[in-house]
Amino acid sequence: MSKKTGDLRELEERWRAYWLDSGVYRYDPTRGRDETFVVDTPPPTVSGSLHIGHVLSYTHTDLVVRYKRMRGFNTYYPMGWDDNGLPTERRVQNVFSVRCDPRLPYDPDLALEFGRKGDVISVSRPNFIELCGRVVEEDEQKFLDLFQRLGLSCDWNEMYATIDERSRYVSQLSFLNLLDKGEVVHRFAPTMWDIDFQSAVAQAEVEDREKDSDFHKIRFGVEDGGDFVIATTRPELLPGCIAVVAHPDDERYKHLFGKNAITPLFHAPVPIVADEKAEPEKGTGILMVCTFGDMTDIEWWRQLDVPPREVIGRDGRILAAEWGAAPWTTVQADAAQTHYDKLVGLPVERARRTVVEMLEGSGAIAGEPEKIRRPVKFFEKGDRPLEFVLSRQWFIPVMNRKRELIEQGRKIEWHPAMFQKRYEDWVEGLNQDWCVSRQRYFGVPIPVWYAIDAEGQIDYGRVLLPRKEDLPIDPSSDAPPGYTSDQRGQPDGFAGDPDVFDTWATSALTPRIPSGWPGDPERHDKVYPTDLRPQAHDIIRTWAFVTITRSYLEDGSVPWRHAAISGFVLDPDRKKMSKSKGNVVLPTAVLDEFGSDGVRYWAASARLGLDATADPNVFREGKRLVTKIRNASRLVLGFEGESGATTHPVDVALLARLRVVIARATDAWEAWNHALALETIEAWFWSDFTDNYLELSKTRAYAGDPSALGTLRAAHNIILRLFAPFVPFVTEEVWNSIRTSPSSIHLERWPSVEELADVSDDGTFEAVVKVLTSVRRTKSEASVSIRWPVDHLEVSGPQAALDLVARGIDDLSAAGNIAAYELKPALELADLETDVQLGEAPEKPAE
RNA sequence: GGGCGGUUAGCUCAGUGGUAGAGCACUGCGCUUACAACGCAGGGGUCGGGGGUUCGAAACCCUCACCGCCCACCA
Repeated sequence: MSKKTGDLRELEERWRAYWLDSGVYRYDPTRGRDETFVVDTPPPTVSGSLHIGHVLSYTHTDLVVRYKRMRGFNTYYPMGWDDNGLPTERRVQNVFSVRCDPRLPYDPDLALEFGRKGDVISVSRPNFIELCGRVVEEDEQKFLDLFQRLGLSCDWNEMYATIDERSRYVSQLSFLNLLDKGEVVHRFAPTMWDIDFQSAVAQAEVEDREKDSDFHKIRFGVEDGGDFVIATTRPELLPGCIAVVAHPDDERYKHLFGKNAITPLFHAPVPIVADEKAEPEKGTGILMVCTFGDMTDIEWWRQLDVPPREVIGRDGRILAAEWGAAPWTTVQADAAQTHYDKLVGLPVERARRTVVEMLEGSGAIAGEPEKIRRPVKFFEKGDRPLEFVLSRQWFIPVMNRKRELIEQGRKIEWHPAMFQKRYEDWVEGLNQDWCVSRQRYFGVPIPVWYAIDAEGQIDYGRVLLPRKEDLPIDPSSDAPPGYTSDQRGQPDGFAGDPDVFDTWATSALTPRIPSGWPGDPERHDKVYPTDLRPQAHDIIRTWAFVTITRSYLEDGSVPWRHAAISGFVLDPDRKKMSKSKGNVVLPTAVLDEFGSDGVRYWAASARLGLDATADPNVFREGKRLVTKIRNASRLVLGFEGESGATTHPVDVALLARLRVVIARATDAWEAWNHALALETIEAWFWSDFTDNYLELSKTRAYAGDPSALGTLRAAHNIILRLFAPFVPFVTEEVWNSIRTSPSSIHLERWPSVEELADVSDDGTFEAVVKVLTSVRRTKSEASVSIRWPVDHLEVSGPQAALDLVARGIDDLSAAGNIAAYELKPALELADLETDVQLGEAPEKPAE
C-alpha cells in the first residue's frame, strides 16, 4: 500500500470515529414531522455475502440523506439486519455441521465450534436457534463495518434486527390485528411446497427454470368403449388423476363429455369434463387433472368438488394408498393396488420412470415421448422442483385486494417511474393468496395455539390467542391464557402452532419496527409514513409488495412517499456477477484500492434504476477527484491576505457561473437525480475552477488581491459543500483543516444561490478562456512549456468580444506569461482569432 | 406468450426537436512555486437497421434486429 493510500485510510478511520462519537447523524426526536426526513432502510440479509451491490444501493440512499440533512432536515436513517429466516438456517447447518430436529430436548451444555467439520449432528430447536444467534452476531458485525467504512450516515443508535424482541413483537401484533379483522385466514389447502426445505413457499419466492422433459402420450379408456390419448410430462401423477378435461368446442372429444374415462394401470373411473381453460393446441387437446400437478389442477379440483387423491408426500415420495376404498375408487382394485405398490415410497423421478415402464408393459403408451423444454417451478433457493401438497397454512388474502393494492402503489412516487409499472404488473399477475407460514425454526413464531379435544385430537377450528400485552410469545414454550404448561399436548389441553412466519411477513413491517408503533404514537407519527423506501428492483415483488400490502391492511396507510430503486452491479464485461464465474468484485477490495470516497463516487455516478458496471476506471476517477480536491484546496487555503469584495470581472464571472451550477445541481437533486448533480458539480469544478480560474487568478491571489482572495475562498467553501454528500471524507478533512476544533461540514447547509450576488456571466469567462486556450495550443504545438514567454499577443474579432477579453486581460497576461498585447477590432470576423508571438527561451533561474 | 428497459467514440456512460459530449484508453507536448499518482493540446462516432413526422431527428411515431430484466396455469 502506497503512502498516500495509507493516509487516506487513516483519514477515513479518523472521521468515521469522529462521526460516531460526536453524533452528527443522530435523529432529533424533538423536531417535527415536516422538518424530518425518514428512511425505511433495507435490512440486508446478513447471512448473505457482502456484495458490491450493497455498496451501490446503500450509497444511493446515503447520498439523498446527506443532501436532505444539508437542506436542514432532521434525518431519521435507521439500520436493520435481516437475520431471520432460511439463509441463516442454511449457514448454521454448514458452519456447525448440524441439522435441527425439533423432537430433541434442549441441551444446555452443547458447545460447538465455528467451522466444525465431521458428521452432521442433530440438535434441538432451541439449540439450533442459539447457533443462529451466534452466526448472525458475527455476520452483522461485518455489515456494520462495511457500512460505516463506506460512510453511511445512519443513526447507529437506531438499529434493529428482524429476529429481535421488538421485531417479534411488531410482527406478532400485526398478525393478531389482521386476524381480528379477518385479513388473515387459516386454510387446509394445496400449497407450493419445497420437498428439501420441508416448507411451504410463497408465490414471490418461486421462479421458473427451463427444464428438458419427456412429453408422454398415454392412452385412456372410456367407460362404455373407445379410448383417447392424453399427453403429460408428469405420468407419476396418474394415480392422482381425478378428471379429464377438453375444450367444449373440441370436435375430437365432444362426444365424450359426461362419460367417465378409465385410467390405465389404476382403472379409476374419472369424469370427462368440458372447460374453456383447456387449450386444443396443447398436447393432444385433452388432459388429465391430478391432485396436484399445477395451479390449474387446483382450480379444476375445486370446481369438481371431489376428495383429492394425494400422491406425493411432503418428502417428495409417493404416499401409500388403499385402492378400492374412497377416495381411491377403481373398477379393478387388485390390479390398481399391485401397480401402485410398486410406486409407494419412490421419489418423484423414479416413480415417473416406473409408471412409464408399467404403461409400456400394459400397452397404454401411444408412441414415443416427445422431448420438450418447459418452465418448472422452483423455490428460488431450492434445488428440486416444487410440489403442491395439502397442508395447513396461514394466508393473507390478497387476490381480492388487487385493485386497492395497485391504487396504493399509485400514491407512491417511484424513481425511476417505470418501476411503478413493474409493481402493478406483479399485483395484477398474482394468482395465489400470500402464504405467510413456514415450517422452519429460525423465525418469528406464529403466536397461536390450538385446543385439543377430549379425545386428544387437535381442533384447528379452536384457535387460542395470546393477550397482546404478553407479546412476543413463543407458543412452543408459553402456554395460552387460561391453560397451564402441563396441559400441552394433553386431552382438553392445547398445542402450539409449530410454524414461523415467512421472513417477508416481518420485513413487511420495517417502517414500523423502529418507529415505536403502536405504544409510542408520538414517535410513530413523526417517522411514519416514511419519506423514502430505497431498494433494488429484484425485490419489488417481495419487499415492496408486502410492505404496501401490510400497511394497507393494518391501517389503510401508504408506507412511503417515495420509492427509489437501484439497479444491479455487473462486472466490466457486463455479465452478472457470480461466484462460480469468479468475477465477483469484493467491496473490501475496492475500498482498499480506491478509498471510501472513490467507491462512493462510482456509486453516485450510476443513475437510479439502471444496472451499473463495476468499472475500475470509474473508481479510479473517483480517487482522482479526491486528490484534485485536496490539491486545489491546498492552493486556495495557502494564500495569505485579507478577503475583500468580489470586484474583478473574472471573479464576478466565476461566481456567476457557480451560481448556475448550484441551481442546476439543486434541481437535479430535487428530481432524484444524484448522478446528474454530481456530474454538473464535477464538470464545473474540473473545468471552470481548477483548469481555468485557478490559473487565471493565481497571480493576483499571490499578490494578495482582496477580490481574488475573497472569491477563491467563497467559491472553495461552496465547492466543498456541493461535494460533501458524494465524498464526505475528503470534504470533511479539508473543511476542518482550517478549523481549530472539529465542526462537521455535514451539518452545514447545502449551498443556495442566495449566498452569491445576483449577477450573471455576460460571456467574460468564456472569452478569456477561449484566448487562454489558444495561447496554450500555440505553446503545445511549438513543443514548449506552458510558462514559455509570449512576446506579443494579438486578438482580433468583433468589438463586443474584444471588450469581454479586455476585462480579463490582466489575468490572461499573467497566466499566459504575455509581455504585450493588442486587441484589434475586425468587423468581418464572427469570432475571436488570436496571433501568438512566442518569445525567446526563458533564462533558467539561478539555482 | 405478455410487459419493461437498453443499443451513442476502442471501453464505461451522459445527452428528449436546433452545429454529436464526458471520463478512461490513444497520440503529441510539458516538471508550471496546488497537483507528473499531474497538466496542456489533439485525433477518433453514417448515434443498431429500415420507414415516417418536421424547415430541422440521437431524441417524436411505426417497424425490424440484437442484448438485458420482470412476469406467465408448466396438460
